[in-house]
Amino acid sequence: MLDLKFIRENPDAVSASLASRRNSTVDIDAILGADETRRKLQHEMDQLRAEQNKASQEIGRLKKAGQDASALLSAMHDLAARIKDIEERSTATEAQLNESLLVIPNLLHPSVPVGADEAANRVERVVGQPRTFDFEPKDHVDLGEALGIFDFEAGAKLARARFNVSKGLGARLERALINFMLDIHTGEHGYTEILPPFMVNSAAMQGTGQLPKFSADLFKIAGDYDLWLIPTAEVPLTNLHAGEILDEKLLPIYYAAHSPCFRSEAGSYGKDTRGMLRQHQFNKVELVKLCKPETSFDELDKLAANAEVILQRLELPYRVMTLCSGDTGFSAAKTYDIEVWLPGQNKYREISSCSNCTDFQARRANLRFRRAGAKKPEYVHTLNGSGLAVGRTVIAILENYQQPDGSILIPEALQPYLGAERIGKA
RNA sequence: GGAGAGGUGGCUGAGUGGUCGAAAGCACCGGCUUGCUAAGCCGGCGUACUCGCAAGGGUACCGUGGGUUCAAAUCCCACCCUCUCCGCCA
Repeated sequence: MLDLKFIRENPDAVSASLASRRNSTVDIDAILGADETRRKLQHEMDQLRAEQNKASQEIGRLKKAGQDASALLSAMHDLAARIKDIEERSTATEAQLNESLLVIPNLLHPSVPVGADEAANRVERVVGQPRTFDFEPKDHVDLGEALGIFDFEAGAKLARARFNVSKGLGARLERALINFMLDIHTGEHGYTEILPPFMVNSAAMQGTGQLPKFSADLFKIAGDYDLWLIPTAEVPLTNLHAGEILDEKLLPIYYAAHSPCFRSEAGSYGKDTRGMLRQHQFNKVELVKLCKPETSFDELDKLAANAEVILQRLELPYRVMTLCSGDTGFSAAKTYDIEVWLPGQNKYREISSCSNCTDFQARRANLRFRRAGAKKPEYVHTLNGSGLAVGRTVIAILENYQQPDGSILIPEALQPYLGAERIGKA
């Protein structure tokens, strides 16, 4: 959520930033109009209430003294009706204003390239060399099915399309990667491991920005519950301190969690239908930071670097992109996508997305801190990034480490976790 | 699932219709005092919106949302949450 005061004072800058995003149709003037109406009503109501409070005290005094208060009482009866009327209008205007504010995306950072779609994303760095094959490399589906470690048909039978069953070393590979990633982030990068709920309520979803605008992307729990399956552990992690005023000394806070992620993938019918690149359920290790505003962009660089370490240890080639204005997500001011090389597709594909959401989520989640000696609390800045998407890491390992006989060599750093040097016949 | 208790400021906890944004204690901050540490005394100490150059003022908030009333932390209704006991269960 944007700061209404900031919109009021910088309407042009806000409009310009929003216009450079994809599909942004925000009527700033309507919002400012509603804001003015609300403030006028609010002010009027405050004054009438002041009058009412004064009179009510007088009534109390008269009654206590055994005197007649009926004249004042009937006057107050009318005043109460007027207040109620204004209150209803004020509440309605405020609700409408809030509704509008909740669907406005974050302001973009000046370093974000302006552009309509991913073609305008900026390459920050390319790390590692894609391997050259002296045979035709297969994709992870052919490799995995031949090895007997994936069963997409079973996934479809048990649930529906976009679900997979991993078996044997395939299942163990996911578990190994989760432990590998968490060990590095907690042991070397200073993150505190969290095991969060995999379902959250609407307030949490609103805090990080999934609701109210993107409910179609989520799975809602049926029945008399206000619960949704998390699309990422970012939601529980970022909301962990919602509503609190944190002591400055606690910042920055680094959290890491593994969770399954559930996404309806509405609107991506026909896209990435093959294999497990785009599933309704996938594992991810997520990194979240809460920090002071002045450090958040440094923290973003460090966050991306933390995610990159995983790819480096696994010796997988990748590149880092800064998403352009049209490609940057709703809550983010700036996003780096880390893309791993996939020989099966002959392309770089996203394996991590690291964003600085500045105070956007903090305002929604009412997530603040107080500086030593300061009177007013301030909103923290929140960041999140995948460290990494586990399913896609499995794909990358299979495709990059495949051998002519269809077996998969396991990156050295991961071997102790998997308890094997190779998947498939040696 | 059955029975009961309860949700008040950072914490403990008083307050059952009017002068309560809320006693008291603890914690915290400032000052004074005391030859150290400790203790004592005085003062301060929630959040948001709003008016004002400021000093300062106004309004709202006692789990959430409604209702009754001139007036609600206090009465009524619904919901959420926590705790205890019984049952069931990984």
